[in-house]
Amino acid sequence: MNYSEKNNCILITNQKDFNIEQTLECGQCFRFERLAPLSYKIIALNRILYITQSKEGIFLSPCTMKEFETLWYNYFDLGRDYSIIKEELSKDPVLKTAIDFSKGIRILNQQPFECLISFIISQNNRIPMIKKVIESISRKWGRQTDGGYLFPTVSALSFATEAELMECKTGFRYKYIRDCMDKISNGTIDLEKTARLSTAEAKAELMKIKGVGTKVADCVLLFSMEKTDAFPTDVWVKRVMEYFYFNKQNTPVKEIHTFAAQKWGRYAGFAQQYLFYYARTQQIKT
DNA sequence: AACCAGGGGCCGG
DNA sequence: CCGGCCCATGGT
Repeated sequence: MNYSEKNNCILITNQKDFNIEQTLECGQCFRFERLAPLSYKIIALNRILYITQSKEGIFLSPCTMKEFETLWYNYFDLGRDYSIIKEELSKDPVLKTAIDFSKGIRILNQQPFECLISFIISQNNRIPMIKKVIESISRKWGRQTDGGYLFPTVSALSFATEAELMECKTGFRYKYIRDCMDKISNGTIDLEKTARLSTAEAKAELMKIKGVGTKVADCVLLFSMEKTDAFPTDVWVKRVMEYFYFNKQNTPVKEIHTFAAQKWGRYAGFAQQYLFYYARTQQIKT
């Protein structure tokens, strides 16, 4: 991989294992807008970023050399060699097939706070709806910048009332967001400390928040705390796992977790992401 | 352990 | 056009 800067724009060349569409559309993040094929506007890390992928490479703008090196490089997980992970996982024929459909997925390193609120909203909800609610919350409490509203800071969102959250179409989740903000504000939960704990300890910490169960906690661990052994098991992953590994039989999530941990270990999170994308694009049903 | 929590898109009739 | 079902679920 190489990169260079020109006119506040970074061009990345020779980047392997990266497809911007697969990376953004695989359900791990919500604040992006497709402008054209392989061209997106992303709101993350308190910034707006336009990203376009072509034969020449990947263009990021506006983006200085410093912003690329200190922020986006890590955000897009560019320091990780996915070919090693894919090679290891491909020993399993099911995953080999799944990976063939999504060779360019990368797991983003998002901000824990935004990720946590986003996945609380995600429960029993659809992706287009989740995106609308997060946008609405950002408009109400986030800072406006050229090109859009940033995700709110902890202090800004801590002022949100239940009625205001309801206006943002959070539905029955308003009380969960309120509980989350209370626990962060009063120090019951410290997300930076939580991120440094082991996967199991961090998960228990996150699950102290009302509305954060196994699935939501696993998403936060995987997508914002670099816990690559986390294995978020939603209805799609449950379905695809039962279909391929449990003889199409209904199986408790706990059993699926044990199986995934044993089979894929620290790569379980990556396996989950390939399987999720595969299940959704191929409409795997039991 | 079944049921409920808004809200909205989708689907069959 | 409308009811039923489902949704990157968790609490009770």
